[in-house]
Amino acid sequence: MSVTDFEQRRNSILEAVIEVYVTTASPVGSELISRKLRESLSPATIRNIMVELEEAGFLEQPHTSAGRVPTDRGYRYYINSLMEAMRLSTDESGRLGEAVQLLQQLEADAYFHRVSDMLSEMSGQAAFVMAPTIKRTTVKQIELVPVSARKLLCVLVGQETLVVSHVVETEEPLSREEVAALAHFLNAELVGLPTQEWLVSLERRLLAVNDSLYYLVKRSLHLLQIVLATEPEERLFIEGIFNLFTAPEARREPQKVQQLLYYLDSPELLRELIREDLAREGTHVRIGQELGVEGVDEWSYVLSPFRHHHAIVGGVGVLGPKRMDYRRARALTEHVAQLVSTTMARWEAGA
Amino acid sequence: MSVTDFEQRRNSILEAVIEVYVTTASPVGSELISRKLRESLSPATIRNIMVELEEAGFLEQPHTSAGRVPTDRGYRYYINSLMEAMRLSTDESGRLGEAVQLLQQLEADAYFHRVSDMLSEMSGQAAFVMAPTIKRTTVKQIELVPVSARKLLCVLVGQETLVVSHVVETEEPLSREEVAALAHFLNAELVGLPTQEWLVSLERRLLAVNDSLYYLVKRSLHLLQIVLATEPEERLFIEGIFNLFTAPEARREPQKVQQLLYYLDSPELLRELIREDLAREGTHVRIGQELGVEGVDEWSYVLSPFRHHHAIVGGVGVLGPKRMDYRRARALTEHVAQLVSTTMARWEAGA
DNA sequence: GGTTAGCACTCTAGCAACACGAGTGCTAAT
DNA sequence: ATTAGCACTCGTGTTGCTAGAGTGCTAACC
Repeated sequence: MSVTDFEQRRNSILEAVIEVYVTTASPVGSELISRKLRESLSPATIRNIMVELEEAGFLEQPHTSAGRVPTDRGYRYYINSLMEAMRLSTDESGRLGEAVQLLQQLEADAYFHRVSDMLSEMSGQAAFVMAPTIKRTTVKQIELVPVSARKLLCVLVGQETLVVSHVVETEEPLSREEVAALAHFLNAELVGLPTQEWLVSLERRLLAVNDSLYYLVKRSLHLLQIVLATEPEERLFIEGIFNLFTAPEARREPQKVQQLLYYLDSPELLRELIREDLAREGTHVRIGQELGVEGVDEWSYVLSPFRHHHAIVGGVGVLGPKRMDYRRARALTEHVAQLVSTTMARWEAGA
Repeated sequence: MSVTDFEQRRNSILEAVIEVYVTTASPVGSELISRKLRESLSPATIRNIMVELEEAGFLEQPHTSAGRVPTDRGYRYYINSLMEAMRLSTDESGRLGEAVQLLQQLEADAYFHRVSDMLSEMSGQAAFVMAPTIKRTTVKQIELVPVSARKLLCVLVGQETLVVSHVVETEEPLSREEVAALAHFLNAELVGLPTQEWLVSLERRLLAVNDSLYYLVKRSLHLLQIVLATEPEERLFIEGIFNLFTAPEARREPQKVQQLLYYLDSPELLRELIREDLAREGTHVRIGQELGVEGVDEWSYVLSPFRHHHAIVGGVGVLGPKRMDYRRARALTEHVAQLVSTTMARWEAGA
């Protein structure tokens, strides 16, 4: 028997262990695997291979007389090398498509919220959507509305039905004409430029400007600094937290859920991880400790990016117990991400 | 011994039982109460009175040889009749005041969110804020911005830094002049009128209008119907859910937490209760089954309304186990509600 | 008559002892 | 290389027991 045959056998047994464990949530014994592989190998042989897998760090035993459970490393190997893509049933993908079709009439925030809801429901896990804000897209129009002597409502109309408005107190009172001039300047100068570059561009401008424009640039800077400061880079919609309780491990160890919820209570850390993942192409999976928080090691997420103009602008994810159906989760997030990408394009075309 | 003396003694024992139970979370025996009342009555006497309290439905025994636990009815009587007002320490109320002072520079949504956060932290429970939207206040200004041939950005500038914007597709393309005329009409007609009455008022107008205005009114109706339809009556910010896990009863019976979270996952029911409570003056307490959901009977909330122009426009609340420190919770919600009321006034003055 | 000491009673929490069963690792036979 | 057989390990669930907390009742007390 060649080396690759060995490899292959080890792999298929690891795969079988994971797949059984995912559905049963209790340690998997050699006999179960033997039966699952249609008796092609006896339990004793399976046990020998399991020892190898344990030595390689892919499996572990909760205690001597228990079956085996995948380690984080086992899941990782399974996901990277063994797991095949799964197609959603035409029924499911049809329903998803129709649902998203309906949702895209909503405003951006409500849309992302509901998409998150939907993903949570379809996966039976918690779900999240990392949605772009005005800071990640370009602005189509800037409007200034005086609301009192020294207060301006600054409205940024973005792509994709995104609208951001903010009341800003100006440094000095501005006349109607001054406001109009300022609005004109902002539109001429900044529309089309990525929001990220606005401040840098204006600051550069400030150095090389003649007197007549100086105040315009100065005021623009002041205004936009305030507007952009309060606007986050992206919005995170987490839904279906309740589903985290339904897993058997949650019932066995409620503190684990508690720790996760504590973690989610201030979602900055999670945000940071997602941001990091979205910097690179493709679907990402974080397993157990890879979530990077002491004590939160029983959970995983699967995250797929969605795009606008081929650039990644956000992502959708499923968050559940480490012991989750990664195949299905990946199929779902990728499909939903695809649908969201389509929505982004349609929003732009429609607006 | 007079009847009222009896009454008084029963009351003070019920009060003692509740206060001890709130801190210890385990059934309270007669000896403990006797000691708490400084030995003025022996355990045996306390027991006799406890039997009366049990017959009256204020206390119950988990089992024969356990101490007593307050019933919902017991809590209700305690809250309505026995509980004295509590003042926050000057230290605490000072910190609260300063914190709110800082927060009121934020936009309305962020402000309410953070107030909810703060209340959760101070109470050690979950907290919520029911915040008014544009539908509950009056609008100071209406602005229309064309974003494409048939799309209008409709911006409603409300009191209290509330701004709502919505992109609406018009029934037919409108010229710049038509948009300007529409905006002028809307401002003249609706500013100052409670948002609630807008549609009714316009519909009445539509019947009795001459030809030149007909289309203006028609368009206004169409526009505002869409804008107001998507805007909820109020927003509910729930924070500090994590705290619901820290109570000992949560550890003993995790399903109880689960059921509550399931309930909160779709907060429509909770919203409805709060709405109902806010229709009447004063601080409201909902105890156990009074939350109105089968299976969710171990939790309570304390809710205090805040006002603008003397009208109740929202409320702040603390949500925790039935066995919570109602005195402190009430002191907190009332104080915070007061601070929020002040913020509302200041927002109006400042804008 | 209200109050209280004394006491028998009840029930739970916690612990030890035990049997059971699942699953293992090893050995020897194939 | 594979596998049947078997002794071994260890967690789970059951039973039986004890200690302790708190009760209700009765009879004595003020």
